[in-house]
Amino acid sequence: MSVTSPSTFRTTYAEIAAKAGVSRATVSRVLNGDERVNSDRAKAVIEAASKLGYRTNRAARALSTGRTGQIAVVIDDSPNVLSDPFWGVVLAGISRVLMVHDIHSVLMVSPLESEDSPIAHYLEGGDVDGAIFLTVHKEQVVHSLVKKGLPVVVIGTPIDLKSDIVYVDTDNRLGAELATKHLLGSGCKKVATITGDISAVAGIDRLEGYKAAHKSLGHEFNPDLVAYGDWSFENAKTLTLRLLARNPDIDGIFAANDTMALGVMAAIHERGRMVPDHVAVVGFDDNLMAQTHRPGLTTIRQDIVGLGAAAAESMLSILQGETPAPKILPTELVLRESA
Amino acid sequence: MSVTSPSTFRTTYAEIAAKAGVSRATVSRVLNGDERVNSDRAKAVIEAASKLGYRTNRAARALSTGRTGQIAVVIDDSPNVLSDPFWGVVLAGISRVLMVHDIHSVLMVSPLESEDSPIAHYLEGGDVDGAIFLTVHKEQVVHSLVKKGLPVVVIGTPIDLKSDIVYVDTDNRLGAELATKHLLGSGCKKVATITGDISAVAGIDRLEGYKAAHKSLGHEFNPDLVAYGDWSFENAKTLTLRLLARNPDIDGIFAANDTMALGVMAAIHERGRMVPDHVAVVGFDDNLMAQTHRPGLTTIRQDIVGLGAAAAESMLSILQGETPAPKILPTELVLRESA
DNA sequence: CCGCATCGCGAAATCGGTTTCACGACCCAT
DNA sequence: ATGGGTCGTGAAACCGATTTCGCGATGCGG
Repeated sequence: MSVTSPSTFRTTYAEIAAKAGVSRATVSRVLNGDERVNSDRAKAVIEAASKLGYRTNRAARALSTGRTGQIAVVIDDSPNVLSDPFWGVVLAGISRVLMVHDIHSVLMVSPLESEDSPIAHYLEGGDVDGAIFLTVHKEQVVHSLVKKGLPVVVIGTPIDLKSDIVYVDTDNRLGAELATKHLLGSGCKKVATITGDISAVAGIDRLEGYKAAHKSLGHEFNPDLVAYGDWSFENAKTLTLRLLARNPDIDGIFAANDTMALGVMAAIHERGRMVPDHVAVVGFDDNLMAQTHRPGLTTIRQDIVGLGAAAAESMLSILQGETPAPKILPTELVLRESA
Repeated sequence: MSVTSPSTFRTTYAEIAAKAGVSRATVSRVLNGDERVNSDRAKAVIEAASKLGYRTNRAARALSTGRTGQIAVVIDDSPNVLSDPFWGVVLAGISRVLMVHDIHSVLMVSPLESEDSPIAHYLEGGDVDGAIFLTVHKEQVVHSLVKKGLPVVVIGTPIDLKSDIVYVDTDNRLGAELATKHLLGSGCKKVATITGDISAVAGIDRLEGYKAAHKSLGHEFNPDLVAYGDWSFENAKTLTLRLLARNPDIDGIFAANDTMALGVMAAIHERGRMVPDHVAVVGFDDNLMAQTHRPGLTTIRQDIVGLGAAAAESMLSILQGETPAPKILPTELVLRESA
């Protein structure tokens, strides 16, 4: 058994059992809330356990029960995913909820390209009770894990909705509609949009919301006012310059996330125009930059901690044998100066 | 043993042993690289293992060896720590390095107030082989954990340097000196600073660097040009307004982080002055906002991923019985438009 | 008062690797 | 040839919690 960890002398059931004058089996029963134990003995066990400062050995329990009490949180680190503050907050939301249920989050930052990537193997290995995916790149891989019986929750709507993947997401469509309606409703005549990556459902849905707002307010949808972005600042800036060159009378722009909204504003200024006087801008996310930028960015706030918490709760529900329905979280318009 | 995880049928040493015609002990030896095994048998074992798709059961190993192969990464979630992209990136750095050594990162987002907070108990419980702290909460608590023999690495310099806590940090002092020298060196006559929270060593050191630059370039240090901030945007903005009111001839400001630098710039603009023409500004961190802001923020870049990686490596070193020296990572000046 | 179901509880098996221990084979020097 | 080593190997103990199994005791209906 090698060098026993220098300090940690864990007390075991055996010691508690001895001190309380019962068997280890009874200790286990008491500590796991089995009601059918004489209450005097139970009290003795509890007292002995607390006196000895007992901490349960998770490895031993895991070996015995087949459950580890651990959930993997998988983040694709492709370029710099974690540098987006969004994910950190989601992570906090997940961790907090799981912690309450005495479940630990094991962080795995690594691309999950193929079905036999090391991560995939690890997840199948049984050392976690389930996995929460923060960015779904290869939906196929996730699928195969689900088929193998691993409890899985995905944050973000899967492309293949017929799949039985459990997911949670923000109401991207309605949020985008809210944003666009705000622009149209506050007097803008010609509202353009910079979309996100429309190979992702979030990108598609935010574009759909933009269209829905036009339809619902009786504005005609003009494909010429749609520029297809990729969530990034630079790209959004370039696209906006192009958009403004072709349609100088644009007076409102909905950017599918805050980072792009900053790019949009940078472009507008570069053209010597003012926000919001000449062109109003609305973003999506409400991240830190939306608050610190001048002018303050009017944007759609999503409940990011809530997203993580919801994912964690869905996971708990799966672990109890249920099949939770997808959860879609509401959004909220945050008014600042840009629109 | 309750409901066996629906899918996962793990293969065990017993099966490998049977297939390879050896004992479980030998399987263990081979799979753990014990040289003293007949090479034919070894080959048979390896082949059998790979054919059966063997994955080691970490719980079983942990129970037997007393080592879990897991490191806790503890983040104080006081207000919104994780919403700072900084920590996400550090996390990625840690996780990547540990992963290579087949060690998992267990994320614990929770304040660690007292020595008997749940987290502290958990850390002592022996379910992780060590802990990396991302924000030093109560140094006292960390200390007591070290004393109890838990391998600990802290990111950020401890206040009590005499302590034997292993830590890694950015060279805050030199970075700040670099920033200030750049301002003084490019013609600024009166350079102020907004400090960070000077109850933290990072805050102190960045102020020290500011002073050192003045001294080294023969400028007199003027306490009137120091405003004590708290890393936040709003506060920095307020302080800057006050500073400019009292010293209208300030022509350069070093803000101890980027978020505050944005606050500084917001204040300067509010006073109707231009960056960098009237007042030049340098920040510290080089986060995403520094890049997306207009004008682009000249700032000090720290190697954030490197910080996480260094912490992980120190941890690995401790686990091997060594006592790694503190590591201080270098910084770099990133020139943009603000100075 | 008897038979049978129920209840509380402990002995022991179990989960899957790891490690000690001892045994037989083999080698070498005396 | 003989005593002392070394080497490879398997049997078995072990890590600590859980759970099955069965035993003795109690309770209840007839």
